[in-house]
Amino acid sequence: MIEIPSKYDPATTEDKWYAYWMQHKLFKSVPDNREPFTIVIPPPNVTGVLHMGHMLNNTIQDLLVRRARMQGKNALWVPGTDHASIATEAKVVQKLRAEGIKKSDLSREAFLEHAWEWTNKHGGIILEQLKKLGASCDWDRTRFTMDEKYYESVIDSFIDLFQKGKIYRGERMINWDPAAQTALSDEEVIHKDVASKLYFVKYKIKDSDEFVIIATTRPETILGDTAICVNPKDDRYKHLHGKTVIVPLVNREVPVIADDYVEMEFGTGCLKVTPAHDMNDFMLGEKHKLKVINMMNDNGTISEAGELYIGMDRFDVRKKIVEDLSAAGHLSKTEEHLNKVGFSERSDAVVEPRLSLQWFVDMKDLSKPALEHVMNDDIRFFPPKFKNSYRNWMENIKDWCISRQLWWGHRIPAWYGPDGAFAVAKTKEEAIAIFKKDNKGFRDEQIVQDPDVLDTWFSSWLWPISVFDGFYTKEEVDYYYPTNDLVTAPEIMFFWVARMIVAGYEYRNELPFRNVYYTGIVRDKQGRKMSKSLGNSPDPIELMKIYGADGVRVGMLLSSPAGNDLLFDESLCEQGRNFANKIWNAFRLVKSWEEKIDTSIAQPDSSKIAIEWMNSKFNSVLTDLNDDYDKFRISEALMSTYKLVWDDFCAWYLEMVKPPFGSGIDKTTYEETVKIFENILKVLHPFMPFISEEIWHFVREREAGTGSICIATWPSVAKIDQQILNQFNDFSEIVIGVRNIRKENNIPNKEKLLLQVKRTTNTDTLFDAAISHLCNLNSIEFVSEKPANSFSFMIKSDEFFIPFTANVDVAAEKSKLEEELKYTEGFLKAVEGKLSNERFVNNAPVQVLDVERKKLADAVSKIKILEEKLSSLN
RNA sequence: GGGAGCUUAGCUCAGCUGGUUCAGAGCAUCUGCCUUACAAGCAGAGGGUCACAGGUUCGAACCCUGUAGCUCCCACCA
Repeated sequence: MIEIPSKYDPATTEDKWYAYWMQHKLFKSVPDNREPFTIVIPPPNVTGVLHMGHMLNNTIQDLLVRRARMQGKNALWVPGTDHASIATEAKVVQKLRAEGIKKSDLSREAFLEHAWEWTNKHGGIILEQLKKLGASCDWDRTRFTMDEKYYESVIDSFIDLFQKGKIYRGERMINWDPAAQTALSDEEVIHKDVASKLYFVKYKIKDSDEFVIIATTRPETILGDTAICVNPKDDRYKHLHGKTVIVPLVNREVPVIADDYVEMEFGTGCLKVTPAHDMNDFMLGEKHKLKVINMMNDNGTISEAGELYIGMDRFDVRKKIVEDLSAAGHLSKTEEHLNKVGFSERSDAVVEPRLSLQWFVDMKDLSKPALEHVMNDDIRFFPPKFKNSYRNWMENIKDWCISRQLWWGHRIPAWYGPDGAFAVAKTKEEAIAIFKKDNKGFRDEQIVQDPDVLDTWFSSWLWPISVFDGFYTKEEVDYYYPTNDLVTAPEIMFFWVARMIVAGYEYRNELPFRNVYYTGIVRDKQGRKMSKSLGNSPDPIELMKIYGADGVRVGMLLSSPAGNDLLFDESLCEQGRNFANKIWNAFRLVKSWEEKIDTSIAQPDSSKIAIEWMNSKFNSVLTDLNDDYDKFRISEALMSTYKLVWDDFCAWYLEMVKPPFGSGIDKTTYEETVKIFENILKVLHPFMPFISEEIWHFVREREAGTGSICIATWPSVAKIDQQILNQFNDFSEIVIGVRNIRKENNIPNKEKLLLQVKRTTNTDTLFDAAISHLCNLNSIEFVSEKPANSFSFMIKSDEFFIPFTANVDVAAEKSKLEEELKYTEGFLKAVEGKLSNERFVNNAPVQVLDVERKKLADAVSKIKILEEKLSSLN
């Protein structure tokens, strides 16, 4: 026999099998006549590295696609990466800064060269890491959102939507990130509670000695005030309507307007209006035709229009202006105040609401089918509770600001003439042609392309279509689209999921995926989000080195129901590793029998029944397993599999068929055991691809490539013999009963025992052989009367006895029986009470009544037996 | 401010149609074992006012109402 170590070593197997899978192109998919099963990866940032969230997310995708592959579907998992416009650009800017290069010193072309260099250097690292966890992607199809074809599809969709009137250019209030110096969409703004101050500022009323006091959290915006506003119903200020006030420090004269937008209860009930720097003030400004003073530069410093503090940073000005207001006697008081401040998701800079000329997608009509098909479950969400927030968002959807003042990304295909006119077209030539039609004969050098790029999500919303070149070729996209499952985080439901659904209906008139599985957030043991700055995020690659990829996969999936956060603890991986080792040792045992096959040995009855039972058990678990998969109950599917292997197969089955020390094994039992083991390996494979493949090749010779477990057939549910399953339950209780007697009385396992049985039920006698085998019995004797002086226990109404051995504590035995008697009497009383309740008897269904009556009868007979036993002990 | 969800063993969570299998699982803990696959193991054991208070029902962890605590999402009170 070849020497097999007692500890499973993942390091020696994982790379070997991954290379094997790649070599035999087992993850490759081309359209054929099979049913397709498609998953597109949520593309990680091109320069990202694998973190625990990826580990969880991609393990689930791999699990789903591996099972589908085994089910004979044409399974395809498309990998790829996202250019992540703002995030990547920020990294490149940072890297250049470290080298002493400022972005503003570079030409667009030179900067993009650096960006591509960075992308090529770091891009794809994460894809290599995914291979370590066993991801069964079709790597030949790896896509990048800035691939040539993909780029083109993004541009074409922009042009298409523009031509349909769904994209427009307009001056709107947008969220401005002064650090990255770009516009942001509403979704890219994170609102956080910030302890700040509420400043009460005195504004002098013109031609009067009176002052009006206004509360503000942002005193620096005084520089942009063009009105003050009160509620028309507010008696305190009625006399001010139509008056003029003087803005402190800048001494600008501005009107007092009245609008019921103003809350009378907040602050002083008087609001200063800065239309250029606040969403609501902008709204008020439009309504009341106010002047707009844009007092801030792109980088958050004060502009010329601000008149004072020009060039100073907005936060420095806030401090300074408070001092100056105070010195000038304009500050009445200061209060502590908790308010919500918007931060940029990427740069964490405080976002400035700002009036700006940007490109928008009109979402009103586009969102309609996307809402409808989620609400009616054409697209199913797991867990379904997310439908609520989805609906909430969709019903209140706002137009989507898609232009970004960045260089890294898909450049907006709009061209401007010298007079400000623009044309949307793929190329400059086409733009010139469009201008010409409008009787604008611009020359080539007069026309410039829009310098801005598109929001990253404006490209990734096409992902399920564009990875198949769906904008240009029909064949592939028609076959693979719609995809089946999308596995992603709820955090990007609005950024990405919702918009993919929108794009799906807009461009394919069909859903992009049938099921969306939302994973939770991976947190540490204390429930904190894992982050680089906290240093509480383990490196998945390191974990896999310690526990094996299979171990970490199992660890991640053990406790992660859909939509629930995962409180990660390394002990979960340890459990995964231990499980792998358990499987490994089961394999070692079975393997050791290969050389012990003895054709002269007849198959023992205990093995016969073990095989019958194990097959039924397997099929019963398989039924549950399939159901769990269908409902995306991943951790439950894993737990069923775990118990199938550990409890049913290892603890019971293998013990039942294990030949006595030194004996051989009959051929049938060996062969059946291998078959069962193979089935178990198959259901293990999606969870633990490496160890299952390793053992798969050890238990039987396989053809190279086609013999891989990756493409072995997922077992179909066969016969489940419910009677055997029930009988097994009794059987296992008998075995446990005997073990308990041994243990409690210190009877060594080696000592053979006599088991006497007083039986009223019919049990397959094959199980008796198994009892003998497992309990190390001399024999089983059937008795009609209870023998004296014996240990005993009961299973249902059957009684089991083992004659007293030398040193027996009769008193202890007696008190045990008394305790059981007491319990049973109490139980009887409860059941009697139930059955004597007329209303229960009249209302409860027959089945429930029958059960209660049976309980009653069983309890009565059990009490009788216990009483008899007690008296016999005297 | 609006919406959603959660509260079951020390921890993480199941409990799907109110009733058989309803109080469960895994881990952890405790006890005993280096038994001829596995100490990364084996054999056992303990552990609960199902957040709280009412209600509906013959019957509630489950349905209803209220209370408390926690979480998430959305939203422009300066």
